[in-house]
Amino acid sequence: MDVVSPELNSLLPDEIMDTEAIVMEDVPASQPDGTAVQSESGDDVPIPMETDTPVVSENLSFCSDASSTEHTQALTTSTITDSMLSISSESQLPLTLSSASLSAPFTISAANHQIILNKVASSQAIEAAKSASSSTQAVKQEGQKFLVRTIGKSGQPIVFQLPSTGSKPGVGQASGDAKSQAPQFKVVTIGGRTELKPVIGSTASQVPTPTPQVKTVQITNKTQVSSATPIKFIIANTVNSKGLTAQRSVSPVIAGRVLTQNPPVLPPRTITLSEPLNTSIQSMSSKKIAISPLKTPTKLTVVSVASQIPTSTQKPMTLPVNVALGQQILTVQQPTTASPAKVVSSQSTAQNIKPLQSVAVGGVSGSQFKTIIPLATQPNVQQIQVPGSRFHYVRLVTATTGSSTGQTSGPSTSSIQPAKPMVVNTGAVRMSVPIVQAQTMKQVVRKPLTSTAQVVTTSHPQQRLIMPATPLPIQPNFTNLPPGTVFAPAPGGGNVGYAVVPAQYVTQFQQSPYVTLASSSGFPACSGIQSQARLPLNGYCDCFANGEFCNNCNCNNCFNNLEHETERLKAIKTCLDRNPEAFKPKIGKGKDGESDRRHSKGCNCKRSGCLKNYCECYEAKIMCSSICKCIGCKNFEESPERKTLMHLADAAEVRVQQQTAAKTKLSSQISDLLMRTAPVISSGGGRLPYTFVTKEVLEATCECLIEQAKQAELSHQPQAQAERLILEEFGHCLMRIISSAGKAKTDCASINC
DNA sequence: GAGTTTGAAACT
DNA sequence: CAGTTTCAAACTC
Repeated sequence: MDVVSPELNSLLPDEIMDTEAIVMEDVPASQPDGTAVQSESGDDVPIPMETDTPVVSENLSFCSDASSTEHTQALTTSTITDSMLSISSESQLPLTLSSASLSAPFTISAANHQIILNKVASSQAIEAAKSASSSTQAVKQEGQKFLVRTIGKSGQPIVFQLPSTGSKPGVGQASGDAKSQAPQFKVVTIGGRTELKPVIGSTASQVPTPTPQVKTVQITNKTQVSSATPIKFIIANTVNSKGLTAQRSVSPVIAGRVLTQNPPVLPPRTITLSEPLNTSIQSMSSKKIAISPLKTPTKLTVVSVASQIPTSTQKPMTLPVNVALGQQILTVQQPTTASPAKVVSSQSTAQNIKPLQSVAVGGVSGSQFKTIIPLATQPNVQQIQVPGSRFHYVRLVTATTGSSTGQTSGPSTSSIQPAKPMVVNTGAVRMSVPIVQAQTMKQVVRKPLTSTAQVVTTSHPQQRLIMPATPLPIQPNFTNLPPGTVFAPAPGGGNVGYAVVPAQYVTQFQQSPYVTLASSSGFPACSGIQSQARLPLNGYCDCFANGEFCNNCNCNNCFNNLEHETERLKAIKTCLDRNPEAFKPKIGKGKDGESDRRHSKGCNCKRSGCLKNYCECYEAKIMCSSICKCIGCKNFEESPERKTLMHLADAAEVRVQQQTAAKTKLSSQISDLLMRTAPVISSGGGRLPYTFVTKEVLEATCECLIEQAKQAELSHQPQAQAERLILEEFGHCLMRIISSAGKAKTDCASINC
């Protein structure tokens, strides 16, 4: 285990350091007993080792397989696979993170594929827990708060055991006191949708309590960073509860996203976890255990563990869940009953969190196409803006009742009407789009709310959802009018539905007789649907891969168009089943707020040295990164080859610009001079071309030749080549003179005639 | 413009 | 997960 100096801290990637994170890399599977970690910690970490905490009230352990139950009482289910973050009452003390500010040291231990973080709860926390002994404090655990994120492999559940709230002060809660309240667990699955099994707490497993609180939080994870890094955990923040009183304002809230809860007993609940911002909290923010995200999967690095400031001025931190989650579309299951899991509402910091709602963006692949958008009170025609997306997204709001309802003035009685697509003037593009095919339209009703937008319903039992190929996380901005859109509530739809329509559909809707596409611009006309004989809907088609319809491209027998929506959606689903990241842009920002772009997967070049456009990184004009698997990469900052290439490219570009400018200038001069000689032509007539070579023309020609000579010299051309270029330029000059003379003579002749 | 090279994605 | 195949774009001549 390496201890990184605070100076080095600043050099580490922001992904790790900016959250004052505790980053734990995976525990190698080859550690059946965890001795490797123990020995490392014991040998290298100059951290005060905690060896006298036989009774641990709050433990946090990482387990890498189900066998961890042998060593960790907290995990009693054998179905929990892969790595787990759990709490153990068993004291395993190879590593302790302790500091002056923490009266309750943390212990990191590893046994049987586990790294266990043990923490003794402070008496304050216990008191807080006692004072807040409500049975509904599922999440409100003043004792300890773990905010976890990961950049690691998917499918790795993390199990949290929160402190027993009913423990006796001053006594280790792990004593198995049957009278203590049930421990509370959160099972966090990061990445993937692994089945979460009930987790039985160690301290409660002996005597079942009436209100066992077991929570599961499933986090769809970002893609794994590297195949060589099976598991990477980053504990973004671990907050000690010392100094806490029974304040209810410190419930943990993970801002923003996530999450599907699958408690084995209770109905699904939404857990909103947020950053504890109570300034009285003594946190471990200055302690950082970082595991390198680079290609050292087994190396555990402890970063800046020592210097902790025992003050209460802890800087609030924001858990960058969105960073860890990347562009994953998450599912939120709204609570169906009053649940203790919703304690977060009392969180003071949670006030800033907008209410969320689960939105089905498409019906193709279930929850993958759900996203979270803020609750909107806007009318039923709304724009969804996706930053960076080329799509124009719109929002469909279904009717509030099962039948088509009319406006506030009453439902429309028309049984058959042509669709009345809403026309939105977007400035450059003015268009209207029906949601359904013309043949299916039966009614045009108005939204039963106050919206002025017309909506279209169909005879379909279900709303026809047109979804983009790109399952981007939609972060709508409802403040602006949509750049082009129309929407229809689905009859019978009880909930708000959304249809997301790529802008490309607009062009294809031109074929519908009901489409009124008052386009003035921007969108190219559809070249027509091509005949089909097969389904070129695969990753080879860039249009399809980009989530676009084919338009004006050279594909044959194309099915990537609106006429083959069924096939297309099927293909999209297939692709997404195969690779959920299939339609995500390859080049994205490395991190929130960062301007640097990075390839989402990294390139895999072998022979190009990543210095040709074969390389996706080079093509995107970005450096290769640690996630690239390229061989012989030369596309890095200090690469001399790359620098040379850049210099050459720059020089070539400058040269082209110079040449273009010079030629333009000289050509203009020559033309201008020739025009000055026109009176001579008209007066004398019949002059030979050479007579047009006046002094001015001669000077301009010489400048042109000199410029050519300079260019040849700059490009280090051999003398013979330089001479050739000069002569060629001279020839060009002569041709211009002759051409101008001929034109002048012709004009003169025409005038004379 | 034809042929070759290359690497991503699909496939096994 | 690794090896193979397919494909289209990049590249070369």
